[in-house]
Amino acid sequence: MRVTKAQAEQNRAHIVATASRLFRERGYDGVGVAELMAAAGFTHGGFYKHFRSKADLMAEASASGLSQTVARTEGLDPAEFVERYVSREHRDGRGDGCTIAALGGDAARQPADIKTEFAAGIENLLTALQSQSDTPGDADQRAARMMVIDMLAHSVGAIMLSRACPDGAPLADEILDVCRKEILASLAQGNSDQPAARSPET
Amino acid sequence: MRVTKAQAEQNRAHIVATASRLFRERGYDGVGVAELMAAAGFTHGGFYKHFRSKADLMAEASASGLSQTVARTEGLDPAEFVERYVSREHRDGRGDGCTIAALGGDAARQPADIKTEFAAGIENLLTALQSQSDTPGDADQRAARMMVIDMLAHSVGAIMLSRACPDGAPLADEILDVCRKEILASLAQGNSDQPAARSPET
DNA sequence: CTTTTTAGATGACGATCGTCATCGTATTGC
DNA sequence: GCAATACGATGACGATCGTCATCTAAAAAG
Repeated sequence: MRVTKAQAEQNRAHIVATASRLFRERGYDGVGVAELMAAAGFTHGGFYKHFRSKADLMAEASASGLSQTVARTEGLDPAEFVERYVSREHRDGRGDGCTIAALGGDAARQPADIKTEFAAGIENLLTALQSQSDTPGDADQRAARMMVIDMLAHSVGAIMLSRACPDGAPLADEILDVCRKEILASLAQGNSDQPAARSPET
Repeated sequence: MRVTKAQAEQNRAHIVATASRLFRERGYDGVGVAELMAAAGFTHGGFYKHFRSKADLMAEASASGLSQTVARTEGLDPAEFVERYVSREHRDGRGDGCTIAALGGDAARQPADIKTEFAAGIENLLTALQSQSDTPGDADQRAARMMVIDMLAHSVGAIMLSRACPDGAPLADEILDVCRKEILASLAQGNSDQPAARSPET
């Protein structure tokens, strides 16, 4: 039963979106093609009319998820980003959360095309964050990039560490609370123009 | 062909060590029982004489890898730890590196017993790091714990982010270099007794 | 020494995996 | 309106998955 060209394109997008969520929840190896298509409301047959292989979909779903994270970050200053990122809500919502935090560990074991998507996604996220960092100068541009790189790694590490703990474990929440506080503190310190900073102890 | 009781115990330990390495390199789902036993020098048959299931071995291999990381960390002060942890050698040596960085993302999707092993491993690592942090007092004990939690999450995030980039990508090295410098700087700052710290710009 | 036990090898099981062949049907291009 | 096209459904393929049954021979128990 053939469908409209627009409908087919919409179905394809829906498959990618479903895959992006399922992969984040269960990992690339944790969900098969048949189950994935069923979750999107189809049978497994039509899969290869849309994608050349599962690896192809993995790359596309990763790119889609990374773009989503970048889009949601645009307009947020670093402190706002940290407040939302290093939170219990984000930790407990893998499927709807950051693709880097959910699949970064898996991406390291995947072929080059997927890692390339991740590097591009990270770069885009850095740009989005840096653009909301109030730094006009030229040497400040490099300092701002270093700051957002450091902050992103810090935030990603906090989420991954917290997620590796059993549900409800005190350590899981402790990691999140300690890291959020420290990251925000280092942001407040780094915001001043000179390294000799006053830290007004919010 | 039966073997000595001591030999069997040694074989079992060898299987666990092999599994710990292979899981770190390819993930829990990336290596099957048969391939794992072959890598250890056996056939798949004897597996269930040693372990009740693959999930059981996953938990045991995780605990083994985590203990190894803790053992290698004991005696290192936080700065020494960071120098070794946030390095290209560590990033490129998954199979021999930290289990938290290699499997932390996968552990989040595993049953509770594995996550419990990870939480215990993290706690032991925190204790080892905190014991080498020169802080005698009582309030300082809590501050030192917060410091090592933050430092560990920061370091883990740096490695995972760098590993998600393609081999040889400039961004991969940049992340490592920026984060190592920043983590060491925040250690130097946090070492002073009062939050109003002088930062001597090493 | 005899009997019992068990580590490990061999082989097979049902299930699931990614992928492909075939077909029907509804939408395109003419 | 007719012919060509292609989305999606159905079904099956070989391979691999975790697990178990059976067999063996040598170590442990008596």
